[in-house]
Amino acid sequence: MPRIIKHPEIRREELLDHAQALFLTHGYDKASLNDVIAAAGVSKGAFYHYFASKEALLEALAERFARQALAGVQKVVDDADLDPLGRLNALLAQSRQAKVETAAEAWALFETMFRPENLVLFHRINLAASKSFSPILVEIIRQGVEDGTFRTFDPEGVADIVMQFGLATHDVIAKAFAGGSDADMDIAIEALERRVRLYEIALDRILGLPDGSIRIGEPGYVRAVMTARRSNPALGGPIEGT
Amino acid sequence: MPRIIKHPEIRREELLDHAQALFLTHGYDKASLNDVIAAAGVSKGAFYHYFASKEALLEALAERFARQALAGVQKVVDDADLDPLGRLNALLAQSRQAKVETAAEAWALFETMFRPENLVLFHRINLAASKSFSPILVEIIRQGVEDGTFRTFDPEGVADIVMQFGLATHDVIAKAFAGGSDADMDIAIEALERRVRLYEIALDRILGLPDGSIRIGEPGYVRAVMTARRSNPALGGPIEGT
DNA sequence: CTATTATACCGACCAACGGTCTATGACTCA
DNA sequence: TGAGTCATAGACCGTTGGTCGGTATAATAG
Repeated sequence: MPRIIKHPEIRREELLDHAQALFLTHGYDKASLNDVIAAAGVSKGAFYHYFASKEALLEALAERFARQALAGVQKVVDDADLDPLGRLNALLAQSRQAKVETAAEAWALFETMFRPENLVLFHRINLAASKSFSPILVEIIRQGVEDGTFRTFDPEGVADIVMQFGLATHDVIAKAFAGGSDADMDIAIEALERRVRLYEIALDRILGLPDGSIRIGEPGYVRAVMTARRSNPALGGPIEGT
Repeated sequence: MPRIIKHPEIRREELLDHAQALFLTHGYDKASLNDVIAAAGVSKGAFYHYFASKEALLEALAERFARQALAGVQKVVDDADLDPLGRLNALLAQSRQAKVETAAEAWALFETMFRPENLVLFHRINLAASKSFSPILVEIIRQGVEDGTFRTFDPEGVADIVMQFGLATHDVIAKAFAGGSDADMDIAIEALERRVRLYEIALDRILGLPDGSIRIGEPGYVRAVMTARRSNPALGGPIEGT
């Protein structure tokens, strides 16, 4: 095989890209290292020059995901005009759609991300994301408590619950896929929509806010994302690139 | 090797027992099938006579865990004298200590269960447990709503949140281990204790109850469990038997 | 009391896996 | 130009989860 030398950063990103596609489509366990290096067109030696192990590759991938997610909400965090409630709402709404622009793209991400074989990958991303998001949330809640918008004796605890809720949709979504049939899907969508309302109210309460203050997402958003699958059945394949 | 024939049910339980010990001590991934069959004193052929794959073994183990946990709360569920709130509280308190009698035992379980390499096992158990517990919780909440004790528009959603909270201590506990030092441990214990109070209040609110109605666990329980480690350092080994 | 079938078990074997190692082509800089 | 470092290649290794043909024991039938 001819020896192709690329700029280390590019090579590393390429490895991450192909690993991402393969991990998402086949799952971390089932996608072998040989698959990854074959897809990336690289030798074993080259791979182990960049990553210490398959595990390390997963870790790096999770970190990249988290970095991207964080970048996606940075302008909300930096917006000095927002009060704590506004910032929290913006963050919740933003994180719901993350880096996803259209409902169709959202579907593709959901489809791949929430399949059971992606448990490990998903968990790593969550871990990495929590590490970046938690301090931000805590800071927002602290400010809110200081200026009297929020009321709570455990800002970190509330921040944890906020994150938990932000990610808890996972289970409901996963169940929607597990069901399979359109009828099951419909039921899951309704349940998810109701769940979001419930989360909003729960957050209102534990933050000492009047009902209706927290807005995680506008009604109908879930359905829009979910039904995008039918309008574009080609989605759900590997997610290439950054 | 001499051929030893046992009653199928016994052999199967033995395999599950040794798998449980090994999975908990080394993690599902790191404990190899050869380890399991060596510990159980059985050949490859024998193993595959009982389980279709390593994955199936994990599944069966998770189911057994869930079955045992369910049996542990059965008398609370069947207690006709309890009103919905009392039953819910009893269930929350019970599930917190599960099959564990002493704080020392609780530590051993926590120590093994919540180590990061047991993510997969833990998740499977959760899945299986949720499947058995959810209907029970929903039924209790439904009854509470009917007789006016609780107020909510989404009993299933509330049930989900209750389960979530019941298991959410996982993350905080995991962080306690991740830290390692005694100081970190102390901080984690304080955080966990505060978190429990927060959960109680949150559940009060989303169930439309006055504050102080929900009692997940008495104050100090977390510390009692956590500090049991120092008083009995021998703990943390494999958990043998049923 | 055999003959036959079904069940529980054994262990050699296999492809594929993650990971290691040595070799070497390709740049860098003096 | 030559020494040294970096990026790559690919043969190789022990172990893994899993398969397979065979065998001893138990259950059943004639």
